[in-house]
Amino acid sequence: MIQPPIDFSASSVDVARSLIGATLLINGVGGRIVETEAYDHDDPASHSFSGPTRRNQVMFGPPCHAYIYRSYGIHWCLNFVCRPAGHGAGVLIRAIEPLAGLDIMRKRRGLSDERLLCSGPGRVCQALGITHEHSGMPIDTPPFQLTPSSDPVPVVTGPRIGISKAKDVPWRFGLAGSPFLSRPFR
DNA sequence: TAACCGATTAGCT
DNA sequence: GCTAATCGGTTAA
Repeated sequence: MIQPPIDFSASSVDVARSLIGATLLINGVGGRIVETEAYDHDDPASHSFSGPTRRNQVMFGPPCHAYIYRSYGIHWCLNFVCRPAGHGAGVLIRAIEPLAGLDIMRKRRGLSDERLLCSGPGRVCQALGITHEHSGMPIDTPPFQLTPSSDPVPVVTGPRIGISKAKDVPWRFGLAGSPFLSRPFR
């Protein structure tokens, strides 16, 4: 089976699953997406749950755009907006398998261990050079480049990480057996 | 205007 | 496994 192009007007859960195995590059730096999480409008764990605000307004904009927020006052986290404009759904990119621009990523992260370059949402943004300045930009045009997987990939699911509400919903997706996950699936 | 707190990470035990 | 670091957004008054 060949995975179809990613349809960002689909639900965030469908998009999160179909993004596993896709290749994401920013200015030629990046790799294969191995871990994602889905967030939806009627989801208590989502930033969009309480309606549009200054921070989350991008989530209510057109699909296929980047929503980037600061986490714990320290890190940047990258999301892809889903569904028709105004819905408020997104997919968090949690981990990437580094494939392109390794030297640049090592320099940005101050590390040499490949497995620690992009294994976490904050690490992904640091390695790929993503900041709030990228928020609201379309992710299917430069400097972004998103390529769906041409081969089928085994996807595993589980509960989302680091949230206090809706902990039991299995909306975390990962590439089975990947050593680049932020945490293993059980 | 003040208080509260989080879709995390790195470093230490 | 546990915790400090760190600060803008959200909420309540």
